[in-house]
Amino acid sequence: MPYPEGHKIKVRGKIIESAAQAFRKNGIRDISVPFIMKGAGLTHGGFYAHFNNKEQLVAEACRYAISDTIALLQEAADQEKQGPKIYAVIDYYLSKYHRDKTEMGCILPTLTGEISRSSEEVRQVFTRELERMIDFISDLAEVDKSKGSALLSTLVGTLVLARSVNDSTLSDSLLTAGKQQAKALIMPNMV
Amino acid sequence: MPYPEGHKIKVRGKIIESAAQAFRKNGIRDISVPFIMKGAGLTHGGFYAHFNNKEQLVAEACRYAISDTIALLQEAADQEKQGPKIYAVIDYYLSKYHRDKTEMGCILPTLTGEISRSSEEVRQVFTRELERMIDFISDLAEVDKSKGSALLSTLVGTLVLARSVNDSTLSDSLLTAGKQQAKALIMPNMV
DNA sequence: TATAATATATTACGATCATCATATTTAAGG
DNA sequence: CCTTAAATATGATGATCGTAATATATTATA
Repeated sequence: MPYPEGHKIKVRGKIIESAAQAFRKNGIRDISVPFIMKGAGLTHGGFYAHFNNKEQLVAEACRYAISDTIALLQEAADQEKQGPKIYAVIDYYLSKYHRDKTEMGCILPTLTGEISRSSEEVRQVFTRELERMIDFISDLAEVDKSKGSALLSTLVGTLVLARSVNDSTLSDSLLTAGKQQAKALIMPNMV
Repeated sequence: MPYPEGHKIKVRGKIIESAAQAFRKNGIRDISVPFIMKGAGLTHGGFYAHFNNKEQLVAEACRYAISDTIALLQEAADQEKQGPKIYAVIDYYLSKYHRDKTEMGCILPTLTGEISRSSEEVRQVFTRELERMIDFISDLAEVDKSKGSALLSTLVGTLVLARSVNDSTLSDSLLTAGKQQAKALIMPNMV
């Protein structure tokens, strides 16, 4: 057996990482297989030794990116020592940093449009990951899933709009309004 | 002068309509110029007699679709005779009908991902139209623009998530949670 | 009815894509 | 060191795209 133990699985992971980053920055359809492979330090030919087709990579990249985002939000929550942890998550999610660093951010505002038109496989993976996201948010905010999903909707919608607008003042004010609204949703009496 | 008066402008309108419908259903990148032209009853060659390029059509289609959506929401508001008009708008926006009929619906949940990566021209048009949408919502709900934009964010985010999920039960519950949250945002004491 | 300008159709070009077939490189085991 | 299977690279295929050049069809006017 040539190549060190676990070599291929590691390369596969690099392809997924490359894809997750590229998709979030420029969308699924606008990113080619050759481009993704170049991002992983490879040429395009070997792609089909790792995946059956592009759709399968999309599914894997979705799973990877959402897990990554949940971990990041968890980190933001852990760093909050005094106020409610969910506030720290809201502030991170609707920060200018997150708005501007799309290639490292949550896929929900970036890729949902394309995912809703993707294969069943992709939508299946996405649905399961979204449920995890809702659970995470609901638990952290200590609210039921209904409120938790409404909160997530507000976060996603705000970022979607803040990113597509051409006017930075308007974009900033969308973020501010979204943060205020998201916090009020959790603890109406504290805001 | 051949062809009846106003013929070209009418055809141009048909191309824009065809594009607005196709883009909302399948995204900008996945819809080709030939497909749009066929939808308008024409062949692809004549396209560049009407538009400089595809991007320009995207801008026009955005403008058209948002105006159309505002008119539709206005209609929903007008038909409400007893309750708050904004509630009728919320119920329409987060209805299963609107979720499922993407090709006739609001572009915000469908196209914002691609618009945020489009040309300055497109984003400029989009920004202006979004401001009109925020004004419309804020006026109807009788709240300031900050609350109005937060409401719109919630509506958009909810529809985005409800559309991309594979599980109809989850999708329905996202709509329900979004509606409840949107109404609470406007009149906290009434829900 | 003939003309001429305008609108549309046909055809073509170069680029890029997903995918696949084949060649080449790699390094573990003998 | 040599072999060999596994992993990657090279190159090709057929399809589709945006765009443009050119040909054809249309109809208001003369």
